[in-house]
Amino acid sequence: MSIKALKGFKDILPDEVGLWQVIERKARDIFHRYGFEEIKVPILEKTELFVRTIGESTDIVEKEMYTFKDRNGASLAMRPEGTASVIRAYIENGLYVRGSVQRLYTIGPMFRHERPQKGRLRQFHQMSVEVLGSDRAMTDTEVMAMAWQLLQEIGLEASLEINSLGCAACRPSFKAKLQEFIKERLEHLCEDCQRRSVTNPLRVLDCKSDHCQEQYTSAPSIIEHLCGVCSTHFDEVKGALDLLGVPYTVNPSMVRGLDYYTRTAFELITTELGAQGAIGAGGRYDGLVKQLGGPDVPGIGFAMGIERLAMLLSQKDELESPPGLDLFLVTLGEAAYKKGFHLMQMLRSIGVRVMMDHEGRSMKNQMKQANKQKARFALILGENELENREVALKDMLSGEQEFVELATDFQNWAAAIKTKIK
RNA sequence: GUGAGCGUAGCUCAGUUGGUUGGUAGCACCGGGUUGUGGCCUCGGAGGUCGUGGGUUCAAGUCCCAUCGCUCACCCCA
Repeated sequence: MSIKALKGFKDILPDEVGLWQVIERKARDIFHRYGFEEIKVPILEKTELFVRTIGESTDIVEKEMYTFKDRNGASLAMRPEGTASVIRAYIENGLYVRGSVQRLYTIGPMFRHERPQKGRLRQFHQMSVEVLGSDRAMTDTEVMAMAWQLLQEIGLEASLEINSLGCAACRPSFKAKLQEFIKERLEHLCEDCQRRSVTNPLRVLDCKSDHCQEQYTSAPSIIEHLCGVCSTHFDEVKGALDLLGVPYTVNPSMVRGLDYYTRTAFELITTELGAQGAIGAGGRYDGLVKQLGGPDVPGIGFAMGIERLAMLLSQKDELESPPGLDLFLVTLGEAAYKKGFHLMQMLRSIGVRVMMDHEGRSMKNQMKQANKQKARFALILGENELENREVALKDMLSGEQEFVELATDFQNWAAAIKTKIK
């Protein structure tokens, strides 16, 4: 039995890589327009980093992380998300001295040991975007607007849902009030909600059971329990979204699965991916940097799942196919083959995409290869051409063919051909 | 961790109430039709331990059990 990839680990084959490149190129383009800089951080970190940021009792840390001991006995973890590593790097390298506000993004694989399903893999890829050092409402809005614009520009439809989770001042009292509310009707709730009422009470509000939702119609709303500062902040965020014309809905029952979030939380949701509708999500995390031993700076960020974007984009059939070769070099006979091989190298060194056949196949077969590789032109070099000191240049779209004189200087020859085909 | 569905060629799938040696299958691949010209067409070729193991039967791709794998959903999340 041949060895297969691990469950939930996928090869991204040549045919789909083009789509990924489109997404990543567009993302980088937009992030740079908003003044973000790329940072590359390790995939492996000390387990403790994620325990301290994501939260000890979250599902991610408790049952989904790839955690193991290395040869020295240190507990390591494959990163389940990007924010923790970026903040660690920010603190460790003192990036705050580059300026009080840092705008950073990173793109790469993340790992979570979950049961795979549509839009959910064990190794998946995210673009993770962070602003460190600003607690201004406009920053929140700008970050959301950027995420929104990215989806717009790659042609995807999604809805933006926002909420405020409050801060250290107002969340605990709301949490207590909600827990009291749940306690009163605990026996009417589903098993999941009964469990959540202890582990993560805010979570019950987005239970999918209609029966539970009926119970929650009269539940206290986080938005009505925000402290003055948080409430003002949330109003400013909404006002700025209105100003920019970014459509959104306020969803008071939306919460986040990671413990570090405060105030603004948001999700970009599609209905076209089955159960895994969140293609991007994020929020503010004002205490996190300090908690990790850094300066007391606020932060906000989001992550987008590249597989989910790619899946949505591949459902639309308006994909432009990636460009093929500029030229396919067809040769006949040993002398032409050798000369062609040399010419091919010259062409490549001046930037022409060119291939030839090394398997000694027939001319017909070589032409087929040219076609399959989507070559714009075929350059035919056979015994006749060698004798007449010329090459045949065939336009693969029109089928027209012309002869180009074969110069003795290969470099000039290659340059002449390049001007003919570009 | 829980539940459901599905495993026949590289991919997509036929395969009848169990009945000879598994399909004129489509796409892809290789070769010919063109002694030096692609796409379209046409002819041919190659490609399978029917996921694996057991069982029932005169006979199993087909029925039963187990196991592995995949998929979707719950949970959770990007």
